[in-house]
Amino acid sequence: MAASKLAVLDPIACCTPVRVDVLDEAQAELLAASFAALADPIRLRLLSYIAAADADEVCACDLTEPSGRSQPTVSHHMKILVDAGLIEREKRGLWVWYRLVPSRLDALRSVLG
Amino acid sequence: MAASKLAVLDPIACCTPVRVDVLDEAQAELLAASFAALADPIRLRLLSYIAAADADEVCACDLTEPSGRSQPTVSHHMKILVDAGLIEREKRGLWVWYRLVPSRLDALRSVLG
DNA sequence: ACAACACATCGACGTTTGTCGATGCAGCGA
DNA sequence: TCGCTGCATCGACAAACGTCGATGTGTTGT
Repeated sequence: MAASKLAVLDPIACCTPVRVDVLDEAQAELLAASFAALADPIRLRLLSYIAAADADEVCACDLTEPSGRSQPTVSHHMKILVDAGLIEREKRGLWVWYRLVPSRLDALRSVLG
Repeated sequence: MAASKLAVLDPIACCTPVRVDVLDEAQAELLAASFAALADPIRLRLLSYIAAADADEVCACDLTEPSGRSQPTVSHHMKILVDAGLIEREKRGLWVWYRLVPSRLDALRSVLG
């Protein structure tokens, strides 16, 4: 992967539904990277766990057990979600807190429309 | 992969946005398989090529050249899209025709909402 | 300063994926 | 019936991925 961070999609890829124009290679690459972040059941569950939480943020320490994976594996998956821009990471003291980035989910959704 | 065909998503996974409830393992598996079909730039371009076509269907013979991949590779990717239920396949004579399945794109879109 | 803790990174492993050349198979025309 | 054509399948290979134990890093409390 060329860029480890994918904070923002290309504006065009962001807002132009797949159904309208043929994607060029760069747009397709960016979008594919975003969808790849969603292409793992563990990551989808982590995402929905954060999304469904009462608070708008979840501590990393609460993700390991329900996911059924080891701590390094969860950390690995969270990094992928963060790099894809779907989730924000904030460290406060010893703990790390994760928040959704709704605009990114909206952007991906609009691509499918 | 257990099931080679994924014609229809679980109704629950289909219509319940990720943001509302925590996905169970089965739902996450199905959704991840769908997103995995979108997690490749070649497949995204094939999809958008069909979506952007004037007619509502496209001949397989018109997909090889613009994709820049070999005929077996394109066939491989199209099978993945068809198995994911995103595209329909119909053979007429020597040629194969592909059509979008808009309801499946809508379903995936609603999951992100 | 030191020990304890939460999380990230590393190294290694088996599995899955994308790719293509070679080959197989079905449908068409002569 | 026979050869041609369009697409699928096979076999092989390199690259990418998911996973975990071991280890590193930074922060807190004593």
